[in-house]
Amino acid sequence: MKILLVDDHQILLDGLKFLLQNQSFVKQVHVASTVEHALIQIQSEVPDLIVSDISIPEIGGIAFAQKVKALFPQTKLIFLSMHEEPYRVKEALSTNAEGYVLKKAAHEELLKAVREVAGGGLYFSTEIQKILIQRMRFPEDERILTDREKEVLRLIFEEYSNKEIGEKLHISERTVETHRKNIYQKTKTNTLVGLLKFALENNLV
Amino acid sequence: MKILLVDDHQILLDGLKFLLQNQSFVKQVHVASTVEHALIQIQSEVPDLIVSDISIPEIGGIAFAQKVKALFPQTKLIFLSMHEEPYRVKEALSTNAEGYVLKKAAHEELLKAVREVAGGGLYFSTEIQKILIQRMRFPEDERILTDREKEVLRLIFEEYSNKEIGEKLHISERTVETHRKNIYQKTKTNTLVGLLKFALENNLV
DNA sequence: TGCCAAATACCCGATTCTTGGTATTTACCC
DNA sequence: GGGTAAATACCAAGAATCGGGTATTTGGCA
Repeated sequence: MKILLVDDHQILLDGLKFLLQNQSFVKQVHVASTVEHALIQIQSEVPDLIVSDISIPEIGGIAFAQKVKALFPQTKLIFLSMHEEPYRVKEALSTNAEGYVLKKAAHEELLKAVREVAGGGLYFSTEIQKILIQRMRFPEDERILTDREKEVLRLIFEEYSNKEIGEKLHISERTVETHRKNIYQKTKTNTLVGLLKFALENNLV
Repeated sequence: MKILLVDDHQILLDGLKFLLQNQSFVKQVHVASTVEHALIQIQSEVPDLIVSDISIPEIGGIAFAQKVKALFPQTKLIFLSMHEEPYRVKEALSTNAEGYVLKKAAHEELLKAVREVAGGGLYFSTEIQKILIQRMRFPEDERILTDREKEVLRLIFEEYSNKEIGEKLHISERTVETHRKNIYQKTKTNTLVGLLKFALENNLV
């Protein structure tokens, strides 16, 4: 089996490569610390399995995964991430990844995931499974902001006033106020700080 | 040489242990994924060198380092971190650490750092050295917030209004406004959002 | 003791945000 | 073609913040 590891932390990469190479069922392990490098690697030799970080600089692990899955649907994908916020998991799973392992897990868990996924199965850490179950039970959390509202939120985050946002989007300040109002309601926040925290936690900015 | 690795990402820990154990000059490698565990390890057998992450949950790598350095001044310390923000570097160096290596570096760099520090030297990644030089040239960036101002800042981020903050701190709303004004000036921000970003980047909240 | 930074406090006009409405126009789905 | 969500827009009053000030008290250090 040919595996490609993608993570911007070279040190982690080196250590993992070492670990995986010592496994009998692993034939080759390649590594890449940038998305560009990873894509070149993939072009020259398609891996059976990719183990990728989510928070890669620039393009990000999600976009990378989408690209790979689009080009090589047969390639398996496991996310290896330090993040366990629901919104990240949601994003990750939208790429049809076969697995999601937390970095805080022991390396044995990653090996287990690799074996499982290589065998055609799926593997998700306990914490991730809990999130999945939670979402199954409370799907109503899903109604998030509209695109326009997200746009307004982003501009708020870029430190523009309502008036400036209106000018930028070619809408009146009144409309901006309405969007802002709706955003507060949807996010159940009522202060700017609360809103900012929500936005950060939910990766909306 | 006895080395203790501290990081909340078990997978990184496993990989690094593997790497270090293959070095001839390394006798023992212990690992700990929590500060509590690390402290227990240290008590039972004092390591010659500790390689620690900075962003460890709960207590944090800085506080851990301070504790260790206070108890065992002869133990060397290298920070292994994904962070290269000046304020983090500043905090880290306040613990008298002997080294600071970025996680994005190759593992060879860590090995180099370990050898250098074990031999009584210091080792800092190029990026870190750049920050040191920058600070040498522009030391005036140092005047940060006073304790009181930090207190006010924290309450702002707990979503209290100026009036509420005044009540909490038993000072008038006017005084809160003054603090707030001074905070804006010192941080060179003039919107709440900018302030929030500053606070997050500088770990003030 | 004398100096200085920090913390305290107040003034106040201008600006911005908040929050309760209502209403029209688009765009898309069934 | 009718229904619905999204985006647009406006009103208006009250709350809060912003950004100029000035001034006193406190605590620590030289």
